[in-house]
Amino acid sequence: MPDLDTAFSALADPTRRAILAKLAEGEATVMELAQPFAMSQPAISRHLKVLEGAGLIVRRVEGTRRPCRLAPDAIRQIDQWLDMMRAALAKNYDRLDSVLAAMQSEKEQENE
Amino acid sequence: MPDLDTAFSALADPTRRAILAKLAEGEATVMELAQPFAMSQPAISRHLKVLEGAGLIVRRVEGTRRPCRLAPDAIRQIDQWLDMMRAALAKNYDRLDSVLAAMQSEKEQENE
DNA sequence: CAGTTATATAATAATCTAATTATATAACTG
DNA sequence: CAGTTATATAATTAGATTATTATATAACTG
Repeated sequence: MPDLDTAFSALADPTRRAILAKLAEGEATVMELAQPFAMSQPAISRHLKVLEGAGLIVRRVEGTRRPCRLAPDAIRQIDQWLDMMRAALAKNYDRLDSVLAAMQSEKEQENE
Repeated sequence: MPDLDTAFSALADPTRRAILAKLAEGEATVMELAQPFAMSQPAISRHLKVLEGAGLIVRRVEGTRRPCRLAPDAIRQIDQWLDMMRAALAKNYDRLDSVLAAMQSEKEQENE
């Protein structure tokens, strides 16, 4: 799954997650997104390109601005992958539970 | 949130996700995990170290083996972060909905 | 049209990552 | 104990990533 590669590695950067958090409040232009960071505008442009490449944001053209907003695609993909993990964890947890239960009942037999 | 950095970047690698998928079937030793990959054992050891550092797996010592299994911690953290995104997406979706509804009712007024 | 604003791209340097091979360690096995 | 097995660590190298500055582009503004 090459898309998950891109999505997860896009999310691995704190600046990019901060950008997404900002976009969670709604659409924003590149300058608006760049403003809170102690980082050059080209650096932010590059981060946005990465986020766009990962399907995490989309952009429209509005005169000289490129307002960005969140896109649901990549998040959905990640969710699907995590579902698999959650299921596995639940299963393993149940297994652990039954092991513990078995140990407990052995112990109880000892004590009889 | 430095832990999310580590967790997401651990998940950005397809070999590591494959290892996690294997571990979803249950505990496995380093050799068992390395076997399906066309990759040296030290490379796998390093990947496991990354996964452990991210809190995605835990290891026990069993003689000369180090069986690994999934740990729920990092997944939980990622879930929390995604919850925030999901909420924002839902909110933005609602907002879009209401914009569309407004556009629709303007149009209807035109047609009267 | 000249100047400014919003954004993108390119060149470059610094840092990080992931793989390999070689080697170390420590536990099993005969 | 000697040899083997399971795993880890180190040195090295190749490639990717991130930031910077300088510059390009294209749309607004007076």
